Amino acid sequence: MSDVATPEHPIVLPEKPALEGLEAKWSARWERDGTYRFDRSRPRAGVYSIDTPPPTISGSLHIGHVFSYTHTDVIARFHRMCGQAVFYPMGWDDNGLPTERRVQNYYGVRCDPSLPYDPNFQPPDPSTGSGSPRAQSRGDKPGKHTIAISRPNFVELCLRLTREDEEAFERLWRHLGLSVDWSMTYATIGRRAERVSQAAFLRLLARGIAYQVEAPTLWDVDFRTAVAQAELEDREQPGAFHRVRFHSPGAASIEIDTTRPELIPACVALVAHPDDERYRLLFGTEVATPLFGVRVPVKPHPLADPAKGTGIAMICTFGDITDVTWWRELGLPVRGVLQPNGTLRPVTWGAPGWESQDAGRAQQAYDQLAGLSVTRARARIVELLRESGDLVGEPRPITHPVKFYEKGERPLEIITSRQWFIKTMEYREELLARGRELQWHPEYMRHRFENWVNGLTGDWCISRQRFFGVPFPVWYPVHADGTVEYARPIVPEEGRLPVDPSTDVPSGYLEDQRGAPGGFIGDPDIMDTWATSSVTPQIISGWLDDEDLFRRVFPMDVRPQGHDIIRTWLFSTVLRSHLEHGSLPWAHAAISGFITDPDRKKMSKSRGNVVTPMGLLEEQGSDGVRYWAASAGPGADTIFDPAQPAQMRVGRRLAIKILNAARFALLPFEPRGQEPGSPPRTPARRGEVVEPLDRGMLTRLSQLVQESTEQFEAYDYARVLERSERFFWAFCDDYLELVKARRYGDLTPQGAGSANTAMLVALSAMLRLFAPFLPFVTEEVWSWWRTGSIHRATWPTRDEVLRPIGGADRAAVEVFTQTQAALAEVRRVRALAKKPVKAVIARAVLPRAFEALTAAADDLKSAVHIRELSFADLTEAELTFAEEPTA
RNA sequence: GGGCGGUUAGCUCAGUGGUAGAGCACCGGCUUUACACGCCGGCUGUCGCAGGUUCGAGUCCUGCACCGCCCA
Repeated sequence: MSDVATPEHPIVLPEKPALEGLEAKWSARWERDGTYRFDRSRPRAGVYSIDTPPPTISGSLHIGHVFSYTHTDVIARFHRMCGQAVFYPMGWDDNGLPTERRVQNYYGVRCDPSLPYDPNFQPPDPSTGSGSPRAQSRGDKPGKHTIAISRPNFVELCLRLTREDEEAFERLWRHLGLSVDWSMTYATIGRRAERVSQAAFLRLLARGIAYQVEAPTLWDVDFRTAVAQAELEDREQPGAFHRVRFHSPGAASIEIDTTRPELIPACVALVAHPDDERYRLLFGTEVATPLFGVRVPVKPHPLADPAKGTGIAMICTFGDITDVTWWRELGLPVRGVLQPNGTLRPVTWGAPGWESQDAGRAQQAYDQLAGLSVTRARARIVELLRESGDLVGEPRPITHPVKFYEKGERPLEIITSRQWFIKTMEYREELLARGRELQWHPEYMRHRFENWVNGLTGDWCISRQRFFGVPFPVWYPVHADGTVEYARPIVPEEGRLPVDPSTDVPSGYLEDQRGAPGGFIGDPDIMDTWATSSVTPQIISGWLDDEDLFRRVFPMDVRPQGHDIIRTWLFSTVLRSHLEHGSLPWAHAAISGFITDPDRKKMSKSRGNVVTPMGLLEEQGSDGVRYWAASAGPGADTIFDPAQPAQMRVGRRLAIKILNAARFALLPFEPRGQEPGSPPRTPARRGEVVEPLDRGMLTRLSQLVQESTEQFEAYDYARVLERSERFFWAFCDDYLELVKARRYGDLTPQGAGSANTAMLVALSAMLRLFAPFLPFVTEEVWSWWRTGSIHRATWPTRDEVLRPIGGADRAAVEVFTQTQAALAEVRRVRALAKKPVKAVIARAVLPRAFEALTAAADDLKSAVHIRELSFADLTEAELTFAEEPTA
C-alpha cells in the first residue's frame, strides 16, 4: 500500500461540503504556516525562480490580471510540488507617467526638479482646489493653481498614493490564491529598484555603452519628453498632400508633395532616387525654398520613392524618421524650427544658418508662423503659399499612418535635444542569438522578438523629461562662465546609491555650489520606466547587495508575461542582462494571451470593456475562476463574456465534484451508516488491490500522471488540466459507480479492500494533479485525511501509483476500458427503452466485443442491476427488464 | 506591404497521418443512500476554399479568402 494514500489522522468529513469560505480559511493558514516561504538555503539547482511581472499599480484591476497571473501561479505550484524551492516575489509597478499624472491631479501639485526637498511639506487637501474631480479629468497639463514641489517631495506623494493600490492588489492576489512569498515584495520606484537601476546605468556609462548625445529624438509635445521607439504606435490620421513649387535658377521650377508644408522653413535639401531620370541632372545643383528663399541642395538617395508624389521630396529637420536618416547619411545641417512645446520658435532670418536670398521677405512670412502650433502654422503657411503662387492646385486630403507616443494625443515630433542612450544597434546579432537561446512557450512567440530586434532603427533613448521615476545619478560641472560641461559627468560611488542629484551633492562639493559658477548641477532627467523594469531580475535577485541570494536564483528560470510587451519588457530585460551579465536573464519565457471582449477586442480601460474581478471571484470561487484561466494554454487569447456566466461555472462544478467524490472515497465502507454523535471515524479498512477493474483504473491513472508531468515540464499546463479533468470525471461517473456496491461490502471483503485502497491511491494522486489549478478545494480535501499542506506534498509519480499493483497491468486496462464501454452501452439502451436507472435487468446480452470485461462482470452487474449476463454476436446490447420496477 | 497566429457542432475550444471529440447551450428521462451546484441519454459537422503528397489528410505541402495580433 502506498504511504501517500494512507490517512494520517482520523478522517473528519463535513456533512455537506462547500466551497464558500475556503479562500479566507486557507489563505490565512498558508500565511501563518509560511507555506510559500522561499527556502534560501537551497543551491541553484534546487531553486525555481520566477521574474514576476509587477502589475501597473495605478491602472485598474481587471479580469486580465487574474487570467495571466493564474498561469504563473499554476507553474509555480507544480515546481514547488516537484521539490524545488520556489522563488516567487511580487512587485508593484508604480514607476512612470500613469502614477505621475494621478498625483498631479489628485493633490494639485507639479514637480519642479530645481526646488530643494522640504521635509515638512504637507500636501494640499485633495478634496479642495485643483485636486477636485473636475481637475482630475483635465489631464496632464499642470493647472495654474498647482503647487510646485521638489522631486523628492513629489516622489513621496507618489508612494503615498500607490500604497492603497498595492493593498488592493495584494488582497486580490491572496484571494485568488497566488503562492507568492509575500515577505518579498518590491516597487519599481522603491529604494532597492532605484539603487539597482542607477548602478546598472553607471556601469554601462563606465563601459561606454550608455552615452549621451545631442541628437534628433522622438518627442511628445504635450508631455514634453523624449520617447523611445518601443513606445510608438502608428495611428491612421487625416492629412493632405500639398504640391509646393521650389525655384531653380536656370531650369523650370520643381514641384514636391508634402504633408507638412509648415516645415518648409526647416527644409535643408531635396531628395530623389539616384536612378530617377527626371531629376538626375538636378543632383548637385541648388534650388530655393518658396517664401523663405533658402538655397538647398538636391541630393540622390535610394530611400526616395520615385512612385510617391512627384518622386522628389523635401528633407526637413525634422518631419519624420526618414528625414533623420537622410540628414545623417547625407551630412546635412540642422535648421530646427519646432520647440519642445510643439510651437514654431522665433527665428532671425539672415543670421548664420538662416541665410536667405531675401531675408526681409522670409522674416515677414515667418513672423506669421512663429509661436503657432504645428496645426495652425500649417493652415497659415498654406495661405501664404497660395498668395505667393507657390501652391500648385489645392491640398489633396489623404489618410496616412502617423507616429504617436502610445499614451499621447498629438503626433510625435522630432526635436534635437540632449538625451541618454543605451547602445543596442551594435548588439543586434547577439540579441538575436539570445532570442534563440531562450525557450519560448509557445515557441512561435520568438518571432515577435526577432521582428522587433530586426526592426530596430536606433539606440535606446532612456532619458525622460519627467519627474516620477529613477533619476540619473549624475551631476555636471559648471564652469566659471556659467556654462555646463555635459561631456564630463560627475558620478557617485556605487555604495552611495541611490542618489537624487536634485538634492544630493556630489563628493567634493557643497550644497551652496549647486548651480553656481565653479560648482555643479544635477541631471534633471529621469529614466524611462523600462530602464528600471528591464532590471527586475537584478532587483529581486539581490544583485550587488546579496550575492549569496543572487547565486541561488540568477539567471532565473522563467519570465511570465503577455505577448503585448515582448518588444518592451522582454526585449529590454534580455538586453540589460546580456550587457551586464553576458547571459540570458531567464531560461524560459512563458507568454500568456490576453483577455478579449466577445467581439475579440482586447480588454482595456480606454475601451471601457474592463471587468473587475473581485465580484466574479466571490461569485464563482477562486478555484472556479482559476480553472477558467488555466484552461487557456500559453499564448492563447481568451474571450471573456459576462453574458455567458455558464462558461465560468465549469471550474466551480469541478471543484464541487472534487469535494463530493473525495467525501465518498473517504466514507467508511463498513458499516454503512454511522450513529449521530459517535466518535470520529477511524480509517477505512484497506486491502490488497487485486480486482482487475481497480488495477486497470490505477494503470490508466499512472499513464495520466506520467503525461501530466511531461506536459507540465513543457509549460503545457492547460493540457494537464484538460486531461486530468477528463479522467476524473470518468473516474466519478464510471469507476465509482462500478465499485460502489463492492466498496460498501456488498460483494466480498477482499473486493471491498481492493476498491478502498485503489480509491484512496487515486484520490491522493488526483488531488495533487489538481492542486496547482484548484489550490483551495484540494487543500480542503487533503486536510480531511492528511497532515501538512498539499502544496508542499510531492508531485505524484507513475511508480507511486503503480506500486500498490506491483507495476503496470495492461490486461487490466483492457478490462477497465471494456467495462466502461459496456456500462455506457447498457445505459444507452436502457435510456432508449425509457427505463429508470433503478430498473432491474433480468438478462443482458452484450456484443462479444465487450467480452474482456468478464473479469469485472460482478461490478458491472451490480452497477446496473443485471441478474444474468452473457455475450453473443450482436451489434448492440439486448436487455430484458424484470417485472419488478426497481432494484 | 512584411511577419505570426487562427478558421472544427448554435457558443467556447481539444484533436499527436488511421472510423470527427469535450464542455456549454438545447431536447428527453431520473429524488440515485458522495454530489439536483447532481446523474443517464439524445440532437448537432461540406473540419474556411481550391489544389497536391499519401493506400489513407481535420492533421503534411502549395495557393487563396476571412478574422486577430505585431511590425512597417
